[in-house]
Amino acid sequence: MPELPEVETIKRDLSVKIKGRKIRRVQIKDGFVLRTPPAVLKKALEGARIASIDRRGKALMIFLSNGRILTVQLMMTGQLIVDDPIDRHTRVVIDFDDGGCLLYKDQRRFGQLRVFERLDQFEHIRHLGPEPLGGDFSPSFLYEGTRGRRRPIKTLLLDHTFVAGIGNIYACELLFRAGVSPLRAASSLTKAEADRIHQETVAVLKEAIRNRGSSMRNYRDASGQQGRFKRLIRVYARENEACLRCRAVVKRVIQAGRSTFFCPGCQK
DNA sequence: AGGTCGACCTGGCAGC
DNA sequence: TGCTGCCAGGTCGACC
Repeated sequence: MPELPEVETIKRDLSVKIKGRKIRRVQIKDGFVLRTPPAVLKKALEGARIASIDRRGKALMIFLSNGRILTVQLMMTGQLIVDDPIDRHTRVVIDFDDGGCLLYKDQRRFGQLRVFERLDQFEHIRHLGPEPLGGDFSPSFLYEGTRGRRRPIKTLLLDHTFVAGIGNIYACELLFRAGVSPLRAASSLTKAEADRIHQETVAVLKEAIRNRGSSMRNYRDASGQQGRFKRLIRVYARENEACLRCRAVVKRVIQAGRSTFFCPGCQK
């Protein structure tokens, strides 16, 4: 899926493109992605206006004028695209009364759409750790959070109950920039190393947002365009290539079932 | 309790 | 060409 920078880009795009528009009807092309009964979802959306859009971790929340909330988790291949042609991956069509539409597309159908009456009913976000670009994610929070944790620092950063929104690409990238091996036990980090990880987490996410995210495969923004951050990626998906910093060979290992890319030469 | 591993799906690509 | 196996920005429940 899109990680935090990609979801943030979609949130900002949607805030411009669909805020205030009135929903005329909802077409369910494939109910598989719905975690709310189709009739309930249609009843909540049809006739309502888009009031605002927010993000928590990788989850999007679309607030409606009637107080209901449509939540969207894009998972690996979900897309929210405005005024785009319907194709075979289009699962939900939200038609506006001005003739435009918002499409939910999802090749792999891992994504999930729900409707709530109150946000506190959205179980998922209750378990999320702090936003990495918010004030609660401080250098001391990160350092204290690593104490007594023997798991590798990379899997800790991917754990959204620890910190929200960091996915596989940015976990690899920020550890590369911080010069810390993803294999290191979290508890083994020094204060200086934890500080560097905190600094690079914030820097890489902000830089990715400025560049409208990374498109490795499926990610598209709300206009269907790719993100520009891919060309700024330094280690992810570069197995067996020369490290851009020290020319050592970039390695790929599996951690918690996911590919990790790192440079054994300059990540200690 | 903390941490890892499948399963959930579809499709593109490399190798034979 | 066509098959097989591997891989993919996430998340959760089952298991050790």
